[in-house]
This record gives sequence, structure tokens and C-alpha cells, in this order.
Amino acid sequence: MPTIYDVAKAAGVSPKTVSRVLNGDAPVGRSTREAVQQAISQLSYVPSNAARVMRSNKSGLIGLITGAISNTPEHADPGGLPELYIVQGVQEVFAEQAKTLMIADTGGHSERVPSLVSTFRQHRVEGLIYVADYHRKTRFEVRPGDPPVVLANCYDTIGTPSILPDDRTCQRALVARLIEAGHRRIGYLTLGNHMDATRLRTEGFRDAHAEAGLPVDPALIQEAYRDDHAPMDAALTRLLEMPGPPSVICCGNDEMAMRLYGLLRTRGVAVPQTVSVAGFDNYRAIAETLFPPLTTVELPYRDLGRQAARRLLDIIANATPGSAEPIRVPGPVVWRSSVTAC
Amino acid sequence: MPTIYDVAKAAGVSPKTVSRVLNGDAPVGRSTREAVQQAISQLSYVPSNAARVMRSNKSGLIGLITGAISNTPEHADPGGLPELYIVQGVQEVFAEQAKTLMIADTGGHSERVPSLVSTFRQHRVEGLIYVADYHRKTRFEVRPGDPPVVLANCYDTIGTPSILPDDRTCQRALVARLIEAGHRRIGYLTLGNHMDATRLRTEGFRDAHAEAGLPVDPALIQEAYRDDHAPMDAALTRLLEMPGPPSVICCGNDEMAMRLYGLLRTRGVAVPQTVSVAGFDNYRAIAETLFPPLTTVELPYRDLGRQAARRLLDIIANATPGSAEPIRVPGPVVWRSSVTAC
DNA sequence: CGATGACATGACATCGGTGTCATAGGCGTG
DNA sequence: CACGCCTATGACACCGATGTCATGTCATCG
Repeated sequence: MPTIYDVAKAAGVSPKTVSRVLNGDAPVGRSTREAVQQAISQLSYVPSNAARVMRSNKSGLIGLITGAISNTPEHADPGGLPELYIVQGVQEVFAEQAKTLMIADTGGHSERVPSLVSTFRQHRVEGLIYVADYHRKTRFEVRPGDPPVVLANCYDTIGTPSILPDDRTCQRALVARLIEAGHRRIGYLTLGNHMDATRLRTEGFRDAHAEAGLPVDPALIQEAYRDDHAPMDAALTRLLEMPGPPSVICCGNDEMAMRLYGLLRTRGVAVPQTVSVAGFDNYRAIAETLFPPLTTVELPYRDLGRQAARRLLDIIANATPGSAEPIRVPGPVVWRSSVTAC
Repeated sequence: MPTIYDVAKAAGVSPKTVSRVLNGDAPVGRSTREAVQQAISQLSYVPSNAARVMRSNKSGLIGLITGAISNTPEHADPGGLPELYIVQGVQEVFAEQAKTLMIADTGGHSERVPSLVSTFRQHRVEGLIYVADYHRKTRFEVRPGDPPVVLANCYDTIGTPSILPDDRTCQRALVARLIEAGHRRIGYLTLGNHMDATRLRTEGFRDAHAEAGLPVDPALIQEAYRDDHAPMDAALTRLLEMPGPPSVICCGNDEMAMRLYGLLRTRGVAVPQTVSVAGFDNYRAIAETLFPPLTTVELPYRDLGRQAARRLLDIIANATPGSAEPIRVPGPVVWRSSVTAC
């Protein structure tokens, strides 16, 4: 592996001059520069980042901790992909900034986090992004001397900068569109009540009703876990046998909507003619492949990742801790034919 | 950020002794070691990888190039996840070996690869894994001085070590099980013919028939692209209106199977009573959620990643280029209720 | 009792870049 | 012409680890 000295010798200049050509931080004579560049390509010289870091203490590295790689749909929420989209957005921003991303995976074991952080510190990362698998509260231990941290898809109670999906606004926007389409009785099969997302989305569900001056019938909101078939079937029965049954049913995610399609078909209920269906997540493999294609709403995970990255860059550049309030990122409603006007 | 000198001073020893405590490469007195360890934790000292790399020239880094992060299902095969599973397997092995994985993403632009490799070389990675989004031929430029490369999910014609999914064996195993279950007329709706996977799987399809002494009726094999609805419907019509219609239909992937469920239902054909259905990929969000749950076959992506990682470690350790023949990794048939005996 | 070797520790050079400072020409200006 | 100033370049130390070699202290053995 050639060094800067080899290049210097080949070009007949001092190592420092080679350094200047590489970094463009001081003027270099035209012919000298060309000689150096030729020597570099001839030797296929690549500078050692290690040596650079030692002197300048700027590693150009950003650490990212996630379970994305381990949290495949097999274990996690079918979404499963949120983390990935987030990582994608993060990657996008840092690629532009010539920062290199080191990705570490918890493998689903959060107790591994400290050791991952330690590895990152060894590499002198300039900042750290922690990505959660779903919208949740977390506690990310930061010790003095640790690089600055930004939380993505999670938050804590000690004011660590945080970027969150705006579940509430998304659900509100979706329901507002349903109301706009003429629906008045809107059913809602939610994810587990223990999830932050469920609470926020239910608030959004209520917001949309309030804005339209519609009452919310609590009986229309039913918790229906995804993994088990029975609770959802039972909840559906309750909805359909109500005095004023819903003309549209919102689901906690697209996978639930897919299951709902099956349940409704089994009962001979036509989608969307008799009952319209709406999902959540815009999980395209499902939403676009189902027949009829599924109206749903998309959480802006990619954008969330981008914003997290930009936030971190900002903190690194200005050494400011940033505001304590989480940034909430809204996403678009995706209108497809599983919902009719009514 | 404290250095080894700070620790040495705090513990009243020489830097070299601290180094010995850190690396355990030479005996250190009990009381000395304890003093050093206390100083380390008190200062929350983390050694600089950069300095270590400079001296020892062992970076402990492995580079991985993928489009996994960009290739979300939005753009790619619904599988989309293959790359992820592969990355997961790779990660798993390197985590055990205390190697740190640097993941770079092409963002779908293969022309970025050289610059990514250059970044990796700056960091003096000890090896490189290139992961493709689907089973394909590739050309990964390796220049002298580049670190050793292993290809995962792709191959080239110049003998770069390569790990591939065994599409042929997987499809053969699935069809063999169908034959075992009594099926004699087996339809096959394939993915696009331009794909290596399609060719290999079709061979596997024939292999299974040959082993069972069954003829293959070419009319039972129909290409049916996934993205467009019409070709599949047309292909299905041809299959069902044949003199001897199939009792089971294999699909190129699980998403096609999901679509096939819909098409069959529309025609009033019961699954699996009248026609059984089998998929490919074991895309669990679909295969487990469909009703009836889908019989399918799983490509061993995680295992593939693990093998790629181990292969690379082997090459690094022994400085051997390794054999030119790709390693093919088989996967299991996942039997669910979308196929009945017949 | 002196030689031998295991153990424990430190001094010092070194890895490959870059920051700092010095130096040598060239040129415009009063 | 002397001076200041800018451009282009080099000498040298330094960043923080670790490899090499040297040294000092005991315990053991013939």
C-alpha cells in the first residue's frame, strides 16, 4: 500500500505538497499539481484515513445504531421496514456530505448498545443516530465525552434531540379525507393499545371528527391485534352488527387491512361497495397488490431519516444541543380504490 | 478525549503497560492491572482505533456494498428483502469476530461503486462483500491493491468468490413435495424469462419431474410478469382451459401467489380444494397472512450472508483466493395449507 | 552461590498523514 | 532600489497507539 511519501518521491516534491494537492487547502503550482496527480493515479494511492484522523481528529464517520438489519418482518411489525427507510434517508444525506456511515446492529439485544457505542467511540465518530424499530420511548445512555446523539423514531424524557413520525396528523388527514368523501360512521380497528402510535393515531382520529363537527362513537373504535385472527373477527362482528354500522373501516396497518379483506369476503361483504377499507403504512407490496388497491397513509420514514441526519450535522457544526422538542414529520395520504364516496 | 498517556499518568505506569492491559498480550502484575483498569474507567478512556490501525495496519473493518437500503420494495422485487437478510447474516458473523462492518449503499447507482470502494480503501478495510439485489451476473471491478472481495447473490465470469442461492434445488424440492402429495399436473407461472432465477427454477421444476418419471407439459409453464395484472389473468385462463388442467399452480413468488388467490376467487375457484397454490420466497407478511396460508419455499438469504462472511474471513486469514466455483446454498420448503393432497 | 529464565516494566522508534513555521522567488509600489 | 506582500514549497514536529529491545527483580536449579 503506497504512502504519501511514495507519491512525493515519485512526483519529486515534498509530502506536504502532496497533502495540499489532496486537500486543496493551499495553492499549488499547476505543473506541480499535475505531476502529483499523475503519481497518485500511477501508484493508485489512497490516503490512510487513520493517519488523517490522528492528526486532525476529524474522522468523517457517523455511527448509526439500529435493529433494522435484524428486525426483519419475521420478528417485527410487518412494517419492519420503517427502520430501513429511515436508514436510507440518513444515508442519503451523509453521502452528499462525504461522511461515511458506520452501521451497527443490535441484533435485537438492546443490552449490546453500550458496546456498540464503545466501538463507535474507538472510531471517533462525530455523531450518533439511534433508530428505533417503532415509535417508542427509549432511554439512550449518554455519558460525558460521548458524541452528540439524535434519536430517530423514538424519544426520551431527558431532552435528547429527537425526530418522530407524526402519527396523529397522518391519521387525522386520512380520516378527514374519508369524511370529505361522505363517510360519517367510521370504524377503527387499532393496533395494540400499549403502543404510542395507537394512542396518537386515535387522537388524530378524534381530531378529524372534531374538526368536522362529528361525534365519535367509542364503540366504533376496537382494538384488534394483528397476529391473532380471532380478536379481529370478533371486533368485526361487533362493528357490523351495530345499529349504525360503519361505512368504512380504518385499520392499524396494511397487513390488518389485508386480513380484513379476507374476513369481509368470507362474510360476503363487498369491498368497497358495501364497506370501504383504509390501511396505514402504505406497505406497497400489500397496498398495491390487493384488489381493490388499498387507500392508506404513509409515514414519512425516509424524510424522517433525512431530517435526523441534518439535525445531527447541524449539532456537530454548531456544537449546539438543539431544542428539546421533538420534530414531528407528517406524511401523505395515498388514495386508492378501496374507499368509495358515500 | 483522554489518551493512553493520560491513563498511564493517572495509573502511574508507562503507556506501554496500559497497552498491555488493553490487549492482554503480555503479563501484567495484578495490582498494576487493577490500577490501570481503574484509571481507564475513571477517565472513561476509549482507545483510538486510528492510532492502532496506523501502527498495526489491522483496521478490523469490513466493507459491504449493497443497494439494500435504497432498494426498498417500492422499487425492487417484493422480496426486496433478500439483500437485508444477507446483510443480517453477514453482520451476525462479523459481530462474533469483533470486526466492524461499514455499509455503503449504492442508492441504485452502480456507477457509484468505485467511489465507495475508494472510501473503503481509505479506511483500509480488510475485505469487501458485494451484495446484489437479486440473483444476477455482475462485474465488480477489482484493481490490484484492492482488498479481497466476495460476491453475495451474484457472480461474475472471472472467478471472483461467490455465494449464490440455489434456486434450482429449491424449486425442485418444492415440486418434489407436490408430486409426493399426489399432484401430477403442475402449472407454473414464472417470473420474467430474462432472470437467472427463472431459468434455474425452471430447470429445478423439470428435475423434479424427471426424478419422478413424469413428463413435463410445456403448456403448463407460462411466463406471467408480476407487475401487470393482465398477463397473469391470461396465463391463468390458458391453464384452466387446458384439456388436463393443473391441480396445483406454482408461482414465481409469493406476491404473484397473492394475486393468484384473488384471480381464482374471482373465478369462483376454491383454494386449495379445486386448485392448490404454491409460492416462492416465503415472504412471511404475505405467506402467513393469506388465507389459506401459503405453501412456499424459502431462499436461504441469511445463511447465504453468513457463508459469504465466513468465506471472506477465510480468504483474509489464509490469503488464498479460494476456489472459483460459486457456493450454492439451498433452502427449505415451507409447507402450509394452500396445497392439499390429491 | 552464580547461572538461567520467567515475569514485569519502561524507553524509544515508528506508522502516515497534517499543522506550523520558515524560506525563496516574483512583483508592484513609493 | 528597498520594502512589503503574495505565491509556492519544504522542514519538522506531532497525533496516539504498539513493536522491539533493554532492564530489573525474583525464584529455581545444578
